[in-house]
Amino acid sequence: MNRPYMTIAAVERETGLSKDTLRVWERRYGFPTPERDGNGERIYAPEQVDKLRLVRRLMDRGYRPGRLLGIGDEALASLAAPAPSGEAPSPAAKGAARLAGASEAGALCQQVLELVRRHDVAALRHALHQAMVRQGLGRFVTDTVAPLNSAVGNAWMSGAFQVFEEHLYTEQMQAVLRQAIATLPAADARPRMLLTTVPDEQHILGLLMAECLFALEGASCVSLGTQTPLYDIRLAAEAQGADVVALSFSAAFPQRQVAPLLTQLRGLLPAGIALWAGGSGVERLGELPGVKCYVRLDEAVQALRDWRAQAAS
Amino acid sequence: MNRPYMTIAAVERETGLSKDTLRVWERRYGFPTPERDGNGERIYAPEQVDKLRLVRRLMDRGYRPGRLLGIGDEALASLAAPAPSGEAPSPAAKGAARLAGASEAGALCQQVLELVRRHDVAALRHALHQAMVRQGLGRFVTDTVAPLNSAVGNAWMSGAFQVFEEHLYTEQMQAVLRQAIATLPAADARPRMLLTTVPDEQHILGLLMAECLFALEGASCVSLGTQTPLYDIRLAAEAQGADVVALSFSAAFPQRQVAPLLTQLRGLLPAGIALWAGGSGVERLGELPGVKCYVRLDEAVQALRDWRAQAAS
DNA sequence: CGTGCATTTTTGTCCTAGACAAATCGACGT
DNA sequence: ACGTCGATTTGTCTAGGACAAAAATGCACG
Repeated sequence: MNRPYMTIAAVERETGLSKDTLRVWERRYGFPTPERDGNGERIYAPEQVDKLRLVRRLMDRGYRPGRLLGIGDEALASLAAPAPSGEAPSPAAKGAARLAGASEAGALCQQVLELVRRHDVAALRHALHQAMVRQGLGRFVTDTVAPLNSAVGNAWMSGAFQVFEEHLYTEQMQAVLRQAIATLPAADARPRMLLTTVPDEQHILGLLMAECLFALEGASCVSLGTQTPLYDIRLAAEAQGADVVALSFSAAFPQRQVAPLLTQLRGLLPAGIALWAGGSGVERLGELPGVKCYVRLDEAVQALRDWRAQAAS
Repeated sequence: MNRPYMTIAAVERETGLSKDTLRVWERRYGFPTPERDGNGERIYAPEQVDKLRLVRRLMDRGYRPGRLLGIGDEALASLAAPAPSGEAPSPAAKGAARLAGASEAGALCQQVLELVRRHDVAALRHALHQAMVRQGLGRFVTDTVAPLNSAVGNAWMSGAFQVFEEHLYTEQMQAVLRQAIATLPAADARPRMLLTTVPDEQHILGLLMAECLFALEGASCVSLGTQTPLYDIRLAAEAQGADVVALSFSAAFPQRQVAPLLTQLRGLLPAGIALWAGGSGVERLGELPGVKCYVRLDEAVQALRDWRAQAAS
């Protein structure tokens, strides 16, 4: 297996660390230590890219780069492996091990994780679909999909899952949820909801879960999929006559960007259109004027009912 | 409607032009001309961001930035509006106006475009689903979806569609195609195909179309969705025991990145796994060792049959 | 009047090295 | 245990220079 050296653009693609960050780490922490090609441009050894991937994962778990790069490689590896259900080292990872699945949903979780691990997509799809039919869409979304997402995200952070295994899971779950949405009758009732994510947020499951629950409540849902530019969110909201714009932020989305993005979009949207944000990405977010945040989906469903009660008056 | 000034990061998000490009344009062409905030950082007026969006569209149409920024604003506007079915100014836009719809498919195209324009998602979904059922999945994909994608992409480039209208179309088409895929029996026959796109390529319709046709041929398809890191593509291909890795590149994907990406992935994959690339993004691509390129879907389907004939020997 | 090849222009990306604000940490006092 | 305040950490921004790949142009030749 030939593993070639990579340019800085390729490392950015593979690790998600920006070029600026890669260069400043090299200057500050002495890692990574890329060699140079004939043009004086950085080329990274595959082993160093592996370590960068690991560091990235641990950072999502709450560690900070200065510490991770200060300790030795062996200490780094020991951080990745242990305590799959242990305590998180920092408040950043709170709620990560929320799962702890009780009763039926917990057993299903274990089964699903095992199927992902075995890369058995057919059985995975079947298990998910069966669970959806047995529990009903509403309970499936809140009691099964939500903890499963946490569990898969957690498995990825701890290195138990590769990125492609998360993709595998996401794709099958997406198929099941979309199939369910397709069978729901198209409502034309208020509120009219516009669902999407901001650029750089490509996780779609949160959006689909919200669409399921809102549609079950009889709201009129239009989804734009992921990564809509803010300006186009405004255009779409006006074109659709939307009452509410709902955004989803995953745990992996860069925390520091959330507040400025929501503020900016709030400035773009007409005052009459509500702005809701949900997902683990808004967990540690303070109050923002004109923006409602819901970490859990049942809170958002309650907000929908409140909206209706208020609209009726 | 309050339209605030934007930071360079926000402009990158909205226009897709990199920070480096924005800065070097300012230096070379004298546009844009951002003001500065209290920290000496660039802040862009909303009107300039509008112009940048327009320039970006025209560039995808084949124009080059030096010319576009050298001429006046009014000349720029006149380039965007006219010749909706006219000649393209450069070879880059060749094949864009391929549509020219004949017979039934052509009329359907017009109807669908009109529904998108009116933002009538329910009717759009219904029209697409009905066409799929009437024509059958295979003919629907090759004769209707393919020209529709071109037409929508074209409408976007000429400024007739906003980004959100393309998202609207994509989301409804995706729902129809996924619904069709879900009803196909899960095959376990060779070849085992792994479908995905590279990072930065978020267009999924090409992937879904390929999955439809390959699955109709009885191949065993596993999709990872969009934007899988190259290293994970390799891991997934090995884990799945894939015979073929199939990638989709849209017309909007930066041309210059395609060849290096394919070469790098070819280096990562074991020699026994074939690498196929498809979509309008590989139209102007030369030969690459160990990589097969198919601009049209029927070529890829033929390649699938050839693979089987060869495997049987 | 095209057509192939060489040269010039255009254009995006990479480089260095410094600076700063926001977030986080850690210590202190209550 | 809890809030406040300074110190540290960290990502992103800035400047202007450089270069290679792609595109456009010029030019000779059939």
